[in-house]
Amino acid sequence: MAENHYLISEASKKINAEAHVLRYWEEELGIEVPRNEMGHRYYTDEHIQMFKKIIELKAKGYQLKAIKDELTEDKMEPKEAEKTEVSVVEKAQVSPVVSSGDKMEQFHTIMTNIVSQALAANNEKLGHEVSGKVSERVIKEMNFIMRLRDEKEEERFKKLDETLRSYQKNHKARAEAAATVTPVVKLKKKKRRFLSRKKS
DNA sequence: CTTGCATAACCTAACTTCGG
DNA sequence: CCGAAGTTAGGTTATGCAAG
Repeated sequence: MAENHYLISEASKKINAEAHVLRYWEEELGIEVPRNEMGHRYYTDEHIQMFKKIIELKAKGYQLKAIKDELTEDKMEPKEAEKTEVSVVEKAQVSPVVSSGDKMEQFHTIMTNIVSQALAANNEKLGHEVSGKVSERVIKEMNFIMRLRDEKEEERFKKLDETLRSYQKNHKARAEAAATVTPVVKLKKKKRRFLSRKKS
């Protein structure tokens, strides 16, 4: 199965969000988006999944900062997910509204403790939920494996790019004997834009 | 084959809106 | 008033197509 690469327009359609929003999230959430030779962003299926998660969290009322924290934790080693159930629950308690402030942090800690105790007391009741968490972990493991595969894939693309570029260089050498043409073309383009702006 | 033109898609940076 | 979350503006680049 070949890894899919999506341009920003395709990705935005896939997740039903505007392209500028994706760029905004990229900037705000510190998402690393690789670029192609043209400098255009390209997204993988992993990015799509991440964006879907972001949308989901936003729908729950999370602020971008909280979402960022959540994503950062997800990026940790998969083994990290093998902590106790309580820690998994704690993860889910990232405040949807508040992202800073000592008092709120204290409140958050207290609330986390209360919830943890309640969970311990009602462990049996939560059996089905726990299984949900487990499957969540499986997904995280899958994501990690996918990411490793992506990286390999990306490396392959880079090598391919290099090969293409050196090939093009060799062939351009000749073509660029007449290369003085290129700046001329650019000047012509500029002139065209100038004229079209003048018209409007 | 080359040129000219229109259009689509992309980019960054500045700006606006809105809730607390 | 301020920060978060978007939106808009202005410019560049790629691509497709018709005409010379």
